Amino acid sequence: MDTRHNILTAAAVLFARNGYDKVSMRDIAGAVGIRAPALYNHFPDKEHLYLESIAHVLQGKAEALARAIAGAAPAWTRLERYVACLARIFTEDPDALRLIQREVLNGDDARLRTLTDQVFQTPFQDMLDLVQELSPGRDAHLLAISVMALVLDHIELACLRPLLPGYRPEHDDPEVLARHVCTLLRAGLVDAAPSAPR
Amino acid sequence: MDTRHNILTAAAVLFARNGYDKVSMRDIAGAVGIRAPALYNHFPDKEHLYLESIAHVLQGKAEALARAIAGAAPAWTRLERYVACLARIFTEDPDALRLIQREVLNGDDARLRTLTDQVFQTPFQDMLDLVQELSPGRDAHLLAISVMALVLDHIELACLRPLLPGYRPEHDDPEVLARHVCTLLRAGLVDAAPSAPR
DNA sequence: GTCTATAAGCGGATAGAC
DNA sequence: GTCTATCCGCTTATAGAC
Repeated sequence: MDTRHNILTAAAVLFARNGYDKVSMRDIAGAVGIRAPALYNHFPDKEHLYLESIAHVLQGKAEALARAIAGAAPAWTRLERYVACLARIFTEDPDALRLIQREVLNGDDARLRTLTDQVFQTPFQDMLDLVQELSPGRDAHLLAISVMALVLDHIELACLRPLLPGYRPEHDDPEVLARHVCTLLRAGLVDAAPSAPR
Repeated sequence: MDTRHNILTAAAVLFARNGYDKVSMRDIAGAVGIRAPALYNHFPDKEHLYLESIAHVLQGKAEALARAIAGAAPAWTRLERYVACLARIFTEDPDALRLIQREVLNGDDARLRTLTDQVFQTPFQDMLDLVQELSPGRDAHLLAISVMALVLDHIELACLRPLLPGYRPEHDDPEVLARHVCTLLRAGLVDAAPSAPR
């Protein structure tokens, strides 16, 4: 019965899958069962509706990550929990990841800064602290980006991977992904050393 | 003097930075110094122009990667060359990467398959063979995706990284990125082992 | 091959009745 | 709050002169 809430969730799905320009106010209204002008009773214009729908979807994702990394467990355990949580969140809600991708591609400086401050800042800082603890001598920024990239890029390529050689359906399982990423982070490409590196 | 070539390169830049819908035929024509209807002397419609501009930009990128990985050098050396080449190509031409990102986000199944067959297939297969040689017991598909992700996601986030803690300008240097990725692939997060994992 | 003029349609947004 | 009716600008694409 909360029309405003219905609009935001319906709009987020449409924007995530089709992009801002390919979704008309008529499309959004149709998905909620009303007419386009009624949308203007809830939002001043299309851009405000779009920005609020992003915030609506990303709400709570950052908190879930913060919980995963918190606590007094050893750093490696917290990293494993973080990676598993990240993989699970965006595998279960790929539209959220698509919205972020579109925003990174299209957002101007101001919007990227807002998104960073409201969503990315805290989880990234947590990851930064974690890798600094695990690997004090290395560049923490590069490492934190790499951890995010390993998890998120894999999910972002969900449409493409089935077309590439070696694909198997279990690659889409977030737990399989998380284990793979943690193994790679633990020991690199060659874990044991059957063919000695160098 | 080759109008068709000028159109394709100008259109690719516009499409990469603004997206398909935000670029009008007038915009493209304006960038080349002609009027919109003149475009239809060279391309049947906007979509054909778009698809040809992508192909025009991605032309040659796959070959460069193939050259980097070829030869009789040790597998690790070839991997290092591949990573360095990948980082260099897309740091120097970020518009090409943006076009790929947009295509992955928006492309339907048919277009993704075409793009895969014409551009991604060979470089990915090369990488697949390489990691299979380096790490026979592991899942080659997951590993190949991870290598790509480590390089490409870092470059894709060029707009966002300066807003995140720990950023330094040298992170945008493709050689710095390549060294970082290779170090990570060689030994994982913790190279020596000051705090024993587990 | 490029131009001007124009067709035909869709987009966001508003006015005003209910 | 939602509706119908409508405005107006911009878009792709075509027609036909040069």
